[in-house]
Amino acid sequence: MIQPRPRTIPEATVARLAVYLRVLTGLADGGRTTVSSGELASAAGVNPAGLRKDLSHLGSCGVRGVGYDVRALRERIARVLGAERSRPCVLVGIGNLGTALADYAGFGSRGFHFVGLFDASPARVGHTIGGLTVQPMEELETAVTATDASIGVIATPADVAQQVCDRLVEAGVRSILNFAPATLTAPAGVDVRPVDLSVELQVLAFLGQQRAVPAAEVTA
Amino acid sequence: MIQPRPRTIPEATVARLAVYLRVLTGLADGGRTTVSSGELASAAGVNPAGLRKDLSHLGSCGVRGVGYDVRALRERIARVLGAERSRPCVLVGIGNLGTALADYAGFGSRGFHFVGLFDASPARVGHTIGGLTVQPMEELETAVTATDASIGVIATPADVAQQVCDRLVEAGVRSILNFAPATLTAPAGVDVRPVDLSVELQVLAFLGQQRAVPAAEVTA
DNA sequence: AGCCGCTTGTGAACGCAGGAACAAAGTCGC
DNA sequence: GCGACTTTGTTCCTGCGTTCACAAGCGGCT
Repeated sequence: MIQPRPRTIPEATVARLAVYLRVLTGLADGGRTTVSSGELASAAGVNPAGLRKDLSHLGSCGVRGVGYDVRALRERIARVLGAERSRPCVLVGIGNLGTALADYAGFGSRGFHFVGLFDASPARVGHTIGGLTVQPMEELETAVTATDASIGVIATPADVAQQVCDRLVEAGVRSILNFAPATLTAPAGVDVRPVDLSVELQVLAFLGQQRAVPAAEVTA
Repeated sequence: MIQPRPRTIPEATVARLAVYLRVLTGLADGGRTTVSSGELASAAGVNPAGLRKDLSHLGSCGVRGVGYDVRALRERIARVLGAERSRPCVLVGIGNLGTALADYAGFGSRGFHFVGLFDASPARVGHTIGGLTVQPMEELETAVTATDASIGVIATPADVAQQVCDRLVEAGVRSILNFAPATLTAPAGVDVRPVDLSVELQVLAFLGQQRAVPAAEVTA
């Protein structure tokens, strides 16, 4: 039994698949039944050829001369991304950003739901956000085990992010999304994905300044 | 007069430079005066050779046999990134996420400050967040012009993100950071950088599931 | 003063992502 | 029923990013 597909999808493609999924959901809600690669690519902001290549990674199911069936394609992408079944996540650090994340509707509609909110500050513990009650840090390990949460989100200050990371890993979490402005180290087998909002802004500012100053003084 | 440096820095390098800047600031606060590439790379979570190549893009200033001077390197990176002088930004959409962004201390310490907060909901207008008062959308254009804000941050619902984007561009904003789960289109000369929190989670979840299921059923 | 060890900076090779062009296939019109 | 058009899926190619490996340079020790 051979495996016709290489079974390995580039990370850049995965990120775009998530975008396609979002666009397709919007199209389905709008009543569309079929879409061409050109139209979908335009809506997702990518090159049509690249979109077709991305879709070919999941053994594509388009109809030549017609396009893609919106519902079928959406379901297939959701299955590949594992978004058909909602995944339990825990969120540590219920400050401003953590509160926003706990209340963010985008997660629930895209295959994720929080099963535990944790904060070290007694002032935060007991508050209810998005239907969940903030728990003290002491209950982190038992809650992770009880809910079988496989994904952890860190939104704590930078100076405690590594400790929180270690505790999550110890509790069995294998995937961590880190919003703290710190570089986390984790053992092999654990994915840590950093999302630094300041870095995004700095890259944006640099591109803008580079465009504004084609060949002028940077050395001055 | 030739220009010894290509004057063009890859985007991936710029993103890492921002991380190095953060690490260097931490080292400087800790009293360190010099750092080797290996140590800095370890703290930033990258390959030492790659770090040296990144630094070589800005005409590097390390001392062989010793390493890099922490303060000097920090200042040089800050200058290249344009982070020595704080840039004025406007923020549109003061929901949960917008509130968190307006209050996020990380921006202020990294060369950005908000000069205007805007929301379409009268219930939000008038509130004070991080020292600024939320203004109605009508005042967006005049405020952008008055403050000469060059960067706009969109944290609105997806269905109005494009309108907000158009108004920002019309008002003269050339760089936009988009947190709304929507693909924005802008004319040439305007940079739009999407930050989709759900996409980050979905990529993370996919990597985790791919690791958990080496070669099992995905087609089922 | 000379040697040794350490660290930087750069050059080359590898792998990957992105884009364009072409062949296959299916549908619509006549 | 047949031809032509539309759209997908694939293949090739170009460019970029990353990594490895080595030469050059500087400080410290004897």
